[in-house]
Amino acid sequence: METIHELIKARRDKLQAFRDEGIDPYPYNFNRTHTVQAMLEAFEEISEKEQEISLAGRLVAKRVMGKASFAHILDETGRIQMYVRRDDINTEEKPNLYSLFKTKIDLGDWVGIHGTTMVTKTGEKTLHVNDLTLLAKCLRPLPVVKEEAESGERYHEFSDPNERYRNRALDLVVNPEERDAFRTRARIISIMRNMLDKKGFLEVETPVLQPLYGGGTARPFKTHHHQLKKDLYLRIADELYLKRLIVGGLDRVYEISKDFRNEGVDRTHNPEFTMMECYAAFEDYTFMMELVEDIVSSTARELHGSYKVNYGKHELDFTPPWRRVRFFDALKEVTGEDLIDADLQRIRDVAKEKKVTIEDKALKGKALDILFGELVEPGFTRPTFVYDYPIELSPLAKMHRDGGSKLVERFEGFVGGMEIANAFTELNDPSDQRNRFEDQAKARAAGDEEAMALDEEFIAALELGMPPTAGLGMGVDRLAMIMSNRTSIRDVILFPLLRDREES
RNA sequence: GAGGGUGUAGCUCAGCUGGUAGAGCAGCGGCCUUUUAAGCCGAAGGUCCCGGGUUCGAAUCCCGGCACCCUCACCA
Repeated sequence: METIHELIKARRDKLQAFRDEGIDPYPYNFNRTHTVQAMLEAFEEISEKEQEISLAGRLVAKRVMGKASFAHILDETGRIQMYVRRDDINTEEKPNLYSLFKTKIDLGDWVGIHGTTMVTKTGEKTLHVNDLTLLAKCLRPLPVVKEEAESGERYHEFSDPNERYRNRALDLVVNPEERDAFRTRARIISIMRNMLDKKGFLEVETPVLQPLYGGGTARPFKTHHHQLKKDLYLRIADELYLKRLIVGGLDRVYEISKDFRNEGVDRTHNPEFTMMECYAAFEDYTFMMELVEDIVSSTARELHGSYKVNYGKHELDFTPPWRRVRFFDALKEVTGEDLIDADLQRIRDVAKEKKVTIEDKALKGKALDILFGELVEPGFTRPTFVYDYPIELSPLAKMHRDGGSKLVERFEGFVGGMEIANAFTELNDPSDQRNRFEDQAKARAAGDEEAMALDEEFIAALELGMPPTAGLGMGVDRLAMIMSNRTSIRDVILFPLLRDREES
């Protein structure tokens, strides 16, 4: 009898009860004078003047004691207690208001309240209500979270992650601390944007729908334009378009945008995710290393007041300069072997010795990548730059100025075991770029499905001449995870991609 | 992808070696004009994730599936 449908029906009946009283349960506006935070900050002054103020929020606790009640409302800035007495709020115009409050207002309803301040005998700042307005009815039962005033210990939490991610609106109502991750995320983007603007970068927008995807190694999403009868891809990176702008003479550009990769979903990967990419003419990768340090450490300081940030069990210290280690030096530390001149067979031997399996079809670049990912990357909890990568792994990066033909000027930034930045001195020699694309074609022929496709139009743009340029990509979601101390990317993406709900 | 765990009322969970389903909160009725996890009394509320199997009998045991979580791997 008392199923979810019954609970909803009971609330609909209460909604009707307001209409029967001639009260519109969905009014058009409400004149709020204070947020909860503003009220608490000005509490002394409001109390002294016996000023009447108005608050609005969602009812999150209700304790009826006959002819008087206590309740709490929650607005965007916090929770506040309200005190309602029958003899205070019933008037000639609204003779039944207290009874409506007592029996027809439910947890979850939006209410506007009007009254004066008071302090209860336990010392809690409270609004002594003399008028109350229903602003919108909550027609579905709300999971009730109870919190002990002293200890802050919580009971009966709405904590099933699956339900939380599927019903984010409810999650944000019931678990208001989850809002903080999104505030942090917004702050990060704002800080990033301010810094780039100040440094003379121009914010631009490049196509999401692309005839040929590129700039990264990943499987794309494919779609179709009907009028043009043309297959299109959702971008996996912004890189090749942003470089065209450098060719065009926009010396410093950046874009903060969604990229889409048709790959695995786990706690650090969502198929659509937010990337910041920026390019600076006349600079090289050392410039970008400092820019990453600058952006991330400033973010830490502005959000946490310190370069030291707690992330899970670790304290991450973002004080510049970060640890820097060359790719092959990092490998050497773990394997005891300098593999910089090694051929594929020697790399395989070392892998075998370290019990790392490398599939038979892998070429040298892939083999190094697996070895590095297996043995070295897990150790990068504290902020670390790995730099000077093998050429096979980086088809868009410029050959190292003194590394012979084996290395490129590239670095990746790792924090908390995650890659958060990837940058290089950009390859701007069109014929070298063509060779690299051809090597990618060989890797693809050898079975590497993620190898890049040859983009003739991009090479044509390079042939117009691209000045020396540094480029950077930063994972905004992962930075948000670190700065908000969340271990799942789903906690910093409002509506993460989920499997279909099970039908039953 | 591999291993482990979980799935029972709107929410959080209990339910032993198989005997036919329980608590708290929310909701409903009643009492209560300074409570705060308010309290007290009363009555309700179930596709025990889904599908098979074993059994006289399955929430419980077995098999298969689905979802989520954790660890590891992969995917910059």
